[in-house]
Amino acid sequence: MISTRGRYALRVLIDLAEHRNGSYIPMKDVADRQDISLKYLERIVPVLTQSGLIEGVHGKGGGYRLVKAPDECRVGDVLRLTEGDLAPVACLAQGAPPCARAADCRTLAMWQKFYTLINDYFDGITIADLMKKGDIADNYVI
Amino acid sequence: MISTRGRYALRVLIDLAEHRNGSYIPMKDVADRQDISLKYLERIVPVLTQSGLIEGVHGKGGGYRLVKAPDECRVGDVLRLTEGDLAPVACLAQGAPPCARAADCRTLAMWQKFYTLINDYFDGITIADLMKKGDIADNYVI
DNA sequence: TACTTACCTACCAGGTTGGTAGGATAAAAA
DNA sequence: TTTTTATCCTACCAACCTGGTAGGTAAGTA
Repeated sequence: MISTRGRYALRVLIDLAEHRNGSYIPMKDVADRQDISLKYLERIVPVLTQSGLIEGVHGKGGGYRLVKAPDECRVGDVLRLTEGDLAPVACLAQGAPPCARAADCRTLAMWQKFYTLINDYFDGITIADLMKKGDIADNYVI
Repeated sequence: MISTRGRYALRVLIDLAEHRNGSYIPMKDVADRQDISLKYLERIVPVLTQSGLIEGVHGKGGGYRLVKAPDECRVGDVLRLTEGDLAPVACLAQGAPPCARAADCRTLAMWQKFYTLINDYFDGITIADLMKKGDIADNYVI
């Protein structure tokens, strides 16, 4: 299940994309608009900065700004950054110890296909897709 | 992420399917073959019994037996029973309070599509598909 | 200097996960 | 009838995860 970390990160990026005008947007503004605790966002956002998705500047007039265009920012990247890994089972997560039963496992191929399905689905959606209003259900097709 | 509850339940069902001969199979045998704690399995299995997927009889000669044929037993049903819900986000889970932001939510449609994708994928696979040996990767296609 | 904003770390309550322990109950065999 | 076998049931537990809060520091602008 996707936790608030990933969901809030997406909302921040969508908010930054919808309000971008070249200058920097304070996270306080985003927190107010999205009705999310600023303090909590401050703990989620750094990973987006460190990965180069957004950039932040200190002081008055500072805030955050998207680095890439919204249509170059994939949902899959955001979720992998904030949720750590989208692996559906522990044995597929990166860094997991090799499973002794893998050679005989009846379910491994099912999980692997599902893993691919998850990544392909979210990599096929960008922040630009999520920005669009109206019937957004038709904006992206799997 | 799918927890051990769902994964062990699938392994139990596959084991019962692969060893079925009309009589009842003690869970101890399954636990030994699958190398899973019997006590832990005893806490996972009742939900499969109560839902009518398998039946158990007490006493000597007792054990568990599949009720339906393996090709009528869908992985999706097993996972929904053991994992509770396959909803990727809290707001889609059954029993979740209605979200005040739903009308304006930019991501709702994305989660709904993903939810459908998950259910369709696992409902398209049966225990019979998982039993097959060899290159099982080709047994089911999404 | 004063102010603003990003950035960093520690802490915490509540829930989930992955079990273990100890039995009660039912049915068949001795 | 006693014993054995097996399901079934409940309570407990340590470790971890989630969703925050609190309190500061660093950096940049007026």
